[in-house]
Amino acid sequence: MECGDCPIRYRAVCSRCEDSELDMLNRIKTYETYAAGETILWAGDRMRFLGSIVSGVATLSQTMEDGRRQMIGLLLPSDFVGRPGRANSPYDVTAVSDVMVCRFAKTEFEALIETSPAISRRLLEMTMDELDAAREWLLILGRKTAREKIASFLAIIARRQLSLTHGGVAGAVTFDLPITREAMADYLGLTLETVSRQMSALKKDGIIALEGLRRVTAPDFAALLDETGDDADGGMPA
Amino acid sequence: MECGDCPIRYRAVCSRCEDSELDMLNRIKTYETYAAGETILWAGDRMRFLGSIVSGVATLSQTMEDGRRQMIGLLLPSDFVGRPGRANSPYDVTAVSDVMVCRFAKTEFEALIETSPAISRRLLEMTMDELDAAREWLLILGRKTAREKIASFLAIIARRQLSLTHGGVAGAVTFDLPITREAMADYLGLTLETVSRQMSALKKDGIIALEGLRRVTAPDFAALLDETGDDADGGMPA
DNA sequence: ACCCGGCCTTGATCGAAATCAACCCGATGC
DNA sequence: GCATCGGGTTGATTTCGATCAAGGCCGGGT
Repeated sequence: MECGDCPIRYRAVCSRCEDSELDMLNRIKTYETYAAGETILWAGDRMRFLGSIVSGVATLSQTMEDGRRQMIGLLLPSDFVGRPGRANSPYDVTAVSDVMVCRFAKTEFEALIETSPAISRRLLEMTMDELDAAREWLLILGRKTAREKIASFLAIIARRQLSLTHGGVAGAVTFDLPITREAMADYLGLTLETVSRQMSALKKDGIIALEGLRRVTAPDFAALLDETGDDADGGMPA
Repeated sequence: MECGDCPIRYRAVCSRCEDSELDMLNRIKTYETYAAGETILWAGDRMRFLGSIVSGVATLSQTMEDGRRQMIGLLLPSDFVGRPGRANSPYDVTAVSDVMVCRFAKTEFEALIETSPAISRRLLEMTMDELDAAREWLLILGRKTAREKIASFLAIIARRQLSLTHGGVAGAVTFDLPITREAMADYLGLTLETVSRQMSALKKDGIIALEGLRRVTAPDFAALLDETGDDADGGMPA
């Protein structure tokens, strides 16, 4: 059985589901669209839905009273939104571009989790991936220089976009920045001026080339990775 | 049925388990102790076990080639260690004090997850809590001043210690710092000198009092919370 | 065509935290 | 007793990124 007409075919929540589970998911889903700039959910709002991004880009962020803002996550198509078992959103969720979300009614979805081990295991995997990403971010925010932060961000974006199409990455790569300089700053714990300066510096040093404001080419991806300050391999031996 | 002789009674992994599941956990568990300062697991090491902290304090950290270090988590009794479904540890795990761990053989534990919805749901909950903690940390690292970072750290430590004994928190609170100034610095993305200076500053301002190096009293916990830069309530309305 | 506003870049200056350096204190060993 | 050592504090100076400020680019509306 297919996953109905859901464009992402429930990849996010249900890559291993059985027919009956897919049936159930089909029954409780709805689609909703949000315009660029629209706030999907304010921190503290009651969450009535969980779901996944079908198209577009959204951000998770926290804001302090005085306006200082920290992005907590970047949501691309297939990413999951919301936390089962929690009544209110701990973060602001904002549509950066026009966004379509495939939503599941929260109560029903939670009931489904109770009875479907496949869904809860998949959810556990996804949550652990997010945890790893958040922890990688901790190193970036806590210990990296502005230049290293920018390089790390570009590398992460490049990998996320390219993994959707190619597998490995080498040589020259081209990708699009999904967000403005200001949003990058909020992501990296910098100001937009510093982001701009470091982008210019990387350009001057030939690490990246810009085509318009959003399209980035790294003629030598390895050189970009060098600038991140991470281990050469980034993976584990043996 | 009781959880056997496990001092923490599997609270971490199995607060809602059935007898048969507890039985199974009992069969695959072993205890292991580590001396203060000992590295329990290096980043990249093969993980043969998962488990939870029974006593003592351990840290999760990542280190860059040039020695810059970022702590990624602080493990206190009842915290879970390891990630099912992953072969190698992504972080260094280090015993800060003498530590006892209740370990489960990884393969067997993973098999148990497949068949036991209670365990995987509990694991999902714990992972989501860790994710929330990591995201709270992102705001601290990305946007807070040194003083706010220290105050936030103290407030978090106080809450974690006191929640084990009392429920709510108000008025004067006293608690112990589980780690050195240097480790605090690695946690907060600061240097140890800055940590020391800010601790002194908070002391001079009467926000905290020190008794020896490790024992901290906040005469007015609300005043300490004020210094964190967070919202007054910290929670959600309604 | 024009203006306007959002987004970005670049320059000058400032300030918070890093760095470099000296010293303190308590525990441990001889 | 004294030396030593790890952990902590405090001071002087430097530096990186924030802040303040001006101007450029581009697309959309009229």
